[in-house]
Amino acid sequence: MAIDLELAPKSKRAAGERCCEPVVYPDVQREQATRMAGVAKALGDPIRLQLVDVLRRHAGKVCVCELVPLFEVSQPTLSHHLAKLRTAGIVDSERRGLWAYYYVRPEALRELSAWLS
Amino acid sequence: MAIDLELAPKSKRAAGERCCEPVVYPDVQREQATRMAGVAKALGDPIRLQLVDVLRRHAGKVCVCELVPLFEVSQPTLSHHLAKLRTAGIVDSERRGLWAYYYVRPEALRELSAWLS
DNA sequence: CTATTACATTGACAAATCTCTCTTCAATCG
DNA sequence: CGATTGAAGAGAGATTTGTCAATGTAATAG
Repeated sequence: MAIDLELAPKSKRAAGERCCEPVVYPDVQREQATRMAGVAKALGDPIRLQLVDVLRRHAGKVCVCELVPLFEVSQPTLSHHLAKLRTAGIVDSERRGLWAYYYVRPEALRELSAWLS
Repeated sequence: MAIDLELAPKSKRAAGERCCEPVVYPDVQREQATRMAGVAKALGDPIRLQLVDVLRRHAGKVCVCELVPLFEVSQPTLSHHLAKLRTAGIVDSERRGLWAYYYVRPEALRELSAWLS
């Protein structure tokens, strides 16, 4: 998966020569890398990672008001983190009356997970 | 893995009552979350993710001079990204003469990978 | 209708990021 | 030695991020 090119390990430099010849950049995989990096970036904050963890381990949907007391940040800050996860496609939410229930979209993590393992 | 607490889905609000009672925060898993978030954050850039991809798929060690032409950024910028990956523990490097060879430390990705799958 | 409650949005600000150019360092060649 | 080369470091600038207080919005209770 991802980039595909030959990179021969260097052993010796010929006198006066450049170390490496330019290599073609396989633009094909850039999209995929950008997509996965986006997911990784969204997970790149302890609070957001724990949010995803809680939501995943609860399989069902979890009310925001139950998430807020788990973290030592204000409610708007948590809302901001949830929005970030939503933008990244990792979670989605559903409003029921006053409450907003969040849940993980497992397929969003699949590509990164597969690449990592 | 990670956070451990009960979160009962809410269905109705009792008059005049708060939505949720405070819940104990299991500080135990914070370290782990921080660790994994650190790794995810380091992977949260398309260039760095592709760097890791190239290095992983080459199993061996890859010279920086072979990496630079793969990306449309300057050599110091790439060096900065490699340093970031090194700080996160994802890669390590080895100097041989003029060249610096980078390689992935697979164990650094293991925890996050396991959590994701 | 009015008050309250759950959640999101806005605006602000410090800190971190990503990128560059310029410079430095270390190793090799001649 | 002096010149050259691969790679890292030091600023600097623009953008993004994480956080909060204050406000806005929609729904429910009374």
